[in-house]
Amino acid sequence: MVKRHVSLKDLAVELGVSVSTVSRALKNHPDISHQLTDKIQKIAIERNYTPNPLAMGLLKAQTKMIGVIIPDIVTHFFASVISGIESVAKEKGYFIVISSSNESFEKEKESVDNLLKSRVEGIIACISQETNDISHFQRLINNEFPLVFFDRICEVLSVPSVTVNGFEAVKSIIHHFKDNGCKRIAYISGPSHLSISKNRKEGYLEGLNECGLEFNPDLLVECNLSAADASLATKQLLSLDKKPDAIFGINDTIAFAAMKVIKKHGLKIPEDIALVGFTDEFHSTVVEPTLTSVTHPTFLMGREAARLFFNIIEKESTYHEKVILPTELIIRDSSVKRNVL
Amino acid sequence: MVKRHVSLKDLAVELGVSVSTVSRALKNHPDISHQLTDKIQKIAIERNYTPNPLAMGLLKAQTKMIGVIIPDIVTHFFASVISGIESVAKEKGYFIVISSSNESFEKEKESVDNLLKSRVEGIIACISQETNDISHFQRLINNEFPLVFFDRICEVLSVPSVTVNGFEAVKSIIHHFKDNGCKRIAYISGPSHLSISKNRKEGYLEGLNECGLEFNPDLLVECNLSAADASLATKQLLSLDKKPDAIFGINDTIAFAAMKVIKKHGLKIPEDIALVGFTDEFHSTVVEPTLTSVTHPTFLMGREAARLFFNIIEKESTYHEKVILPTELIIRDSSVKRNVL
DNA sequence: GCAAATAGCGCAAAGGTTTGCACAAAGGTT
DNA sequence: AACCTTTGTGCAAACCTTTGCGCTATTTGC
Repeated sequence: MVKRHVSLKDLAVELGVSVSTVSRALKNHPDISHQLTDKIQKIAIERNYTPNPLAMGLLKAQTKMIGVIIPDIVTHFFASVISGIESVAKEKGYFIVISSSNESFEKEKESVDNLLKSRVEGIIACISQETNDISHFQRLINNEFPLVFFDRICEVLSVPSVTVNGFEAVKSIIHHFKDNGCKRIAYISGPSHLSISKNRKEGYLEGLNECGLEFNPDLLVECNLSAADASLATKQLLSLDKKPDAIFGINDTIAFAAMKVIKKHGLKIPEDIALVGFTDEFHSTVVEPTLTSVTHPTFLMGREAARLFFNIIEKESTYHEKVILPTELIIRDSSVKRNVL
Repeated sequence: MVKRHVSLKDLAVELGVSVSTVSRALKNHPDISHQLTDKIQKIAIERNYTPNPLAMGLLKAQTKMIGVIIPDIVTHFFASVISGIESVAKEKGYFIVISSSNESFEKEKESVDNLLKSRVEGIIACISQETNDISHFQRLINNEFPLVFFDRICEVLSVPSVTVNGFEAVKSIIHHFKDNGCKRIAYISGPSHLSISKNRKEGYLEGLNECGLEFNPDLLVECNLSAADASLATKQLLSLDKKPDAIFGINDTIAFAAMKVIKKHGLKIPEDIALVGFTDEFHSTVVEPTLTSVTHPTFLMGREAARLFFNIIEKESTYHEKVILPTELIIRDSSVKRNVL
């Protein structure tokens, strides 16, 4: 089987010195003579010694692990955020343990339990769309366990978080629609209890208001963030007597699904219905027409979340920083009605 | 700061018994009286005791961690494989540590080092496209360190692996092209040293052969698996005096990139050029025309890789199982020339 | 009623590392 | 020559858990 890793003891025995001497020599402790230090360091490299993180963890009561809870890993958005988190974790000598909730409340609770059992030093999470009860996170907060939210957050909890300026972004989308002559602007939202849904809805309402458009409840539909459900929502919109002339999907997955349905109905994008998404997935540029969307600094979002995390565990700060990242509306073909311009 | 986790000692002190008694009681050891066992178990639950994995790891010399090296996490394919690996790891009480090589040879070597330092019990890897020198993996094998490859493998190394039947898949693509009247079938390949490139190239050649088509070196171009490079490769193909009437991209990312270029050149898909990809990304159905592609059982691939891994560490088997997963050609609009049918 | 068996619990070591303290030998001071 | 610093090293505890063995009462068998 696998060769055992060499330990300080192995080196100590080989050199006929004590374990503590080896330990000190490897950290250049002044107590150890230069000759002995050199000798020990040389042989340590030769034998390929690396400290055992388990022993260190036990001693220092730290595992150098960060738990990351996400709704779904198989997604450009979350994969990219993870990538961002990992990049700063790596810089700090930490590694991340990923646990997907699969958008399930139960699995999210399990994830928290499992990560706690694994003794991660903290958790960075994006709550599942099912999550309405937040007692499992409240528990962590009560124990002052390091916790950071990103994207979908719990507003009621006083926790560092990083989100995106959805309010402003959606407002600018509405203005963009209006500039293109749209008057009946629909919004396919996510579950209403989700922070991003609320936030973007407010932007939607305010945008309509600023554009002098009246809010029509028929044009605001909810879906559960799945493509299937988004298709249903789109069909519902298209079955209205007065069809919308613009649709904003809360994310690109929703917008892609809507696009398919619209095409299937024989309607033209953007001529009949202008379409805008959110999050700017890689494939926005490959669909036809190319999808207007809001760039979401996903990688940066991950890095910021990790930064907040290390703020907590390093500075032991109790200040709950809320980072709001900017977005940018990338205008492509799906929303530009040429006749208007 | 964070409340310390409660240990056996804490419970022992609280109850005035020894640590060993608590340890045994929690595992229902017959040596401990029923009353005491009950009392201990009750208070353990009350205090929310969970065993410290670090201490266990130290004792048992196992970390319950699997290292996973992938070229890029921000990809449907790899995210999905990871998801598969994680699902069986979770069943076994293991968790995975992900390290991306970013398709870089240097980073891949670093990843191996870091994972080794973290004392993962083994590594599941997909080699980077830059990787030609495999001494860092050879080292692991020499030490009988558990190692499993997936998708892109090292044929020269005797290691369990899980791949996809690229040879057969590509052959069927060529036949499909031929059935649609294509005669000049181009192949945009990946770096030639990669196992998947070689494998699929053989399928390409054999397919041409079976279809009575002659191999034309001009129609076989290589790219580095990036969209940008794929665009270049496509342009090269389109600049030929005798343009191809069909293009097969080694994966969907390549095919998407090719699609954009073809459209930009004012050529019609599939009428002028039929197009087929590989891996069946989620967005295959949303591009226009929808992309014919080969389904790649990514999740299963992850599960199989993990299964092979546990085979090694559990049964200590030295048999190097090579799993080859089946694929299926999903025919969509991008390759079906209506006039022929 | 005495020896032997048994039930029920604690001790200690092991796993790898760090670190305060003790200790030895060497050198320096008066 | 006796004492005090250094200088260099080792001991042992701590982190947490498991487990073989030893110990003490109690119970059993005769």
